[in-house]
Amino acid sequence: MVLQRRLDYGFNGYQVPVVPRASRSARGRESIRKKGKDNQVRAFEILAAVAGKLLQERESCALPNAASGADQHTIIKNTNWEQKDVGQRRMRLEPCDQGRCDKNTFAFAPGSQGHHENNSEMIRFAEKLATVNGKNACKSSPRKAVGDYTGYGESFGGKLEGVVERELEVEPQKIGSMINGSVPDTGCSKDPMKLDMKPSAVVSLDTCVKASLFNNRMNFGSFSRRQGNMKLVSRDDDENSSGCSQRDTMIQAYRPPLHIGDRRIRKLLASKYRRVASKLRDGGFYNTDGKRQPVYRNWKSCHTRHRSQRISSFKRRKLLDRSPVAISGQGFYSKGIYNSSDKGILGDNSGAARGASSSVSCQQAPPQSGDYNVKLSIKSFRVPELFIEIPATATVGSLKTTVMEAVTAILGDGLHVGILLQGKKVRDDSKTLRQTGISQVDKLRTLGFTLEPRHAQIPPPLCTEDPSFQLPGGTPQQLTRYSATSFPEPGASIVSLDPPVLNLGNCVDSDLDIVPSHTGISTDKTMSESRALVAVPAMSMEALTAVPFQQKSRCSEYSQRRIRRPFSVSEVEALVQAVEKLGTGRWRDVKLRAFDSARHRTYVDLKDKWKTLVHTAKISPQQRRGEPVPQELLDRVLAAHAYWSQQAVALQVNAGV
DNA sequence: GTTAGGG
DNA sequence: CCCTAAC
Repeated sequence: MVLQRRLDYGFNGYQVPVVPRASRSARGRESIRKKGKDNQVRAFEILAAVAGKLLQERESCALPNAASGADQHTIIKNTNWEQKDVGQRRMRLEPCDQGRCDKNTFAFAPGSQGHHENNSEMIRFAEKLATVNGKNACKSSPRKAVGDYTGYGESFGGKLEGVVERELEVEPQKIGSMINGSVPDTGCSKDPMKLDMKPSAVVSLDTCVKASLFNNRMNFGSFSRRQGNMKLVSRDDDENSSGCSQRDTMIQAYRPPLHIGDRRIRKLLASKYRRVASKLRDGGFYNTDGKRQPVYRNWKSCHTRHRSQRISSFKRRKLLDRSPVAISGQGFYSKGIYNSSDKGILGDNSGAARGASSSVSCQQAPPQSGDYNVKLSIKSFRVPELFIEIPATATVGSLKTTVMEAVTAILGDGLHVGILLQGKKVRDDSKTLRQTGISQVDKLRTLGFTLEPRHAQIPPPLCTEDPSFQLPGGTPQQLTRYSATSFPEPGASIVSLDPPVLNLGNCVDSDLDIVPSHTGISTDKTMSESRALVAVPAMSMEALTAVPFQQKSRCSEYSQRRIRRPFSVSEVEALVQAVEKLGTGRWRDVKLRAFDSARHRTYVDLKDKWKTLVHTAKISPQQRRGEPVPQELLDRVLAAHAYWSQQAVALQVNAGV
């Protein structure tokens, strides 16, 4: 298996359109990129963000009656960082703001107090969070946060702390590995059962960031970890406007040159925006109701042709804000809920995983107990799928780094937790679980959590695309991509999973690009089995290049250039054939005729390709690059070009006469 | 929404 | 492949 690293175009900037066309060449392209942070630093941020968020939630949901809970023992089993709470000491709980508590989504009574022997560790941890995560991770003073959560050792804060602390202590370089699951499972996963009642947040490995809630009352608990399941998937999801597949939430990450690292990723992410903007402009998005949004009209009417880059960005953001799709891109959707008796996470979770970024299992005390506690376990938070392309000669270490880069790119901006119930986003943090229905068993099954960027909270949209691709020969074939239909209906394996919820998971992958997978990149069993794989004739290796995932929600300044997808010989042939018949200048017809099913090929693409083909045909073979096009085809190109050019001239002459 | 063409 | 102008 030799995977070529895709080298995308060199520039990702915007054109500054203020210069008159005549002097277009003078216009510069301004790269939009943020100063890149070191990957390691970002890894910390990610961890801190997750942990901080949980802490924050935890903090804000502390209840006064928490202290009344049964005495709980907090045991944090961790190879590197272990704390055992023998229950000898009990932290004094800080008075809780009842009002605030009631408002908090997570305001379930933690019940008992837990504590950690090593309080200083906790403080340190909290401080780290505050520092590393900066602004939001831990708004309250570190000490306070620690106090709160230590007070409720039972709730997720405790474990979370432990895990995160440990991870933060790890060498930065290791974080990547940890995230991709390569690090020895020394953490909480080692002894999941003991994690019960210990809050934990773990960014784990394989393509998922998992934070699980394990609890007896409402704890963020053990972190389930799946090993060795990193998905290296290729798929095409260029067009998402059509249909919607209920498949796994995944993000494909373009794999940037290692040395470029973070910066590269940011650039890629940046292009995403452009792409989304483009889509908005070109056709609009569908909202969650499947209705097309008249975005373009607004866009056009509001903005004239003179757009500066700044303005463009602003508009894009604005448009994106309206688009569920765009927003969703930012986040990591979690959804997938299923009533689990908690067995094999992987197996049982298959359903949830398919479109959910988080799977939740729930339990509930007997209804009769009016004051029961809600128990739920978030099995995992899925990070959108990553698509990685890396040379077979690359080292394992570089693979880890690559994955890390992808993950950090996704998680880079901090997260916050969103809650979905029956497909709807629960926005009112002030409501109690009971009021929102979260405490009801049946609804619990439709409860989902999402990890999303702090700034975006719009529900993800659904989207997918037609998996089939019409090859030049006219024979419909399926490119290696995930077929929407290849994924079992969510409902099939997920109990009580409401459609709306499912939609969440789709957002991310809806924007993915098609990528021939005949290289067997995918290691994900489920995925590979479910997807239709078709060998694409003459498909160049380049086509396999990593596909930047369309992260629906990305940091504002970023947008993504479309993936470069070299035309295969068969495509060229189809193009030539169509042009021979239809002539140049009728690209829409050419598209309809020969590439109707190739969603990633727009008529503009075809036009461009023809342009390059003509150029290619005119230059010497030595000067040509990329996959060689048969001379015969090039000859036809020249012939057709000459013919139609002549026709055009003739037409003009006739018209003139 | 298409087409043409520079980048 | 992007972007814009011009239709």
